Amino acid sequence: MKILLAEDQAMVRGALASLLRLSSQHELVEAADGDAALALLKQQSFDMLLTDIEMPGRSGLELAAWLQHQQSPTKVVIITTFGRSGYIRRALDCGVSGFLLKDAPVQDLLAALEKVQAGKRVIDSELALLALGEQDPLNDKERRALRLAGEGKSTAEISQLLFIAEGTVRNYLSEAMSKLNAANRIDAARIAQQKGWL
Amino acid sequence: MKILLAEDQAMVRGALASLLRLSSQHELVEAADGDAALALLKQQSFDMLLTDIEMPGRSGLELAAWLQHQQSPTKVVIITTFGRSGYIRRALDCGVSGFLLKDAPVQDLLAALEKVQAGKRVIDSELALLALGEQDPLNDKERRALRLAGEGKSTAEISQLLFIAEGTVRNYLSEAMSKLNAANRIDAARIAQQKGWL
DNA sequence: CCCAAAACATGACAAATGTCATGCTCTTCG
DNA sequence: CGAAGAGCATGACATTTGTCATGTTTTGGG
Repeated sequence: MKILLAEDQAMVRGALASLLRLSSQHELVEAADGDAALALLKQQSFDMLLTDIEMPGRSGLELAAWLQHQQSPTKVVIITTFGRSGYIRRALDCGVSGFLLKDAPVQDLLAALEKVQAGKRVIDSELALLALGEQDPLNDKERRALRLAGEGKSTAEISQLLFIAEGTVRNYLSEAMSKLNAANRIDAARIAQQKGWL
Repeated sequence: MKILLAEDQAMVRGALASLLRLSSQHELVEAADGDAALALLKQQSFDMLLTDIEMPGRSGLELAAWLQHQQSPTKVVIITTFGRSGYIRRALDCGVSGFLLKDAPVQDLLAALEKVQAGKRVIDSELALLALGEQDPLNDKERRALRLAGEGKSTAEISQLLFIAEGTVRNYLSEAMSKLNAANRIDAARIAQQKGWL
């Protein structure tokens, strides 16, 4: 099996590559960021893409979406950091075959690769529970306002960008804050981003 | 040589361990968090501690400080994520022998271990430049106020905790914001934390 | 010792933020 | 149809926040 490993932190990537080369006889190619991975995906065909979500250039989710759009048979397995459980829904929408935490032991990774290869889907149970437990409570307007607020934009700027009154902006942000149990708009933005809801 | 590897993300830890076991003949022990690492350090003697900074329980810097305080001969090598360059000064104060980025290739890690074993100090050059370029502009009072603000505490709460007037708290935070080019207190807290200045 | 500079501290003020009561439109269900 | 309710939008209001001018204490030279 031919696997593409996309992960930006060189040390982590190198270590994982070494591990995978050691414990399996698959062919392994490495990519240092999302764009490099995409280029490789266009160029060659892989049986599996093993990718981080947060990378410079394209995110792992974008890669998965692209593959899905291409109707590529390449299976996608996402590895991500704990706490970004909000990504899981979007990942499933992109048709990924696996979703694992970097907190899981390496055996889980190896086992997951086996299962995915056999056509199964593997979702880390801890993560699945979290994802079911909390889902994105924000509506579209709130999300857009919150995203801008998170970028440091003021109420006035946001109101202009969204073509609504300042009061309305404050209203949306207030809603979002209350839904996210945040102390203020920026706190709310941070929480939402951390969950992958922005 | 007997090495203790402290890193909380199991997958990363497992992969690094596998790599190190493969590429060297050193004895390697793993710890899943700062507290476990400390317990092992108390119990056995190691030639080297290879540790992440941000971990549950004790941080890698705390481990380094403890070893320094014990006048232990154990060498410390820190591996950390890019962007937390602010940690480097504190790390040097704790007498660490090496400071590497997870962005560096694994060869760098192996090379660094060699050098440190030979008694040298290894600081990632990229990181060293960054650290020299920007140093923590916050003074102690500002840092303490900012830390509390980052936890979502209000001005009133902070003023009580620090035994100063609310106006003074706002003053410190305002100073910090201006020094960090932040739009508001929470933004400032985020920036400082990201640089490792909190 | 004495002065100047730095660090520390304060409250007045203006601006920004968050809350709330209210009104409007559109769907949906009896 | 008509009532109920969800979603969207607004501005008045009180609170919180950030800025600034100012005063006090500490520190380090001369």
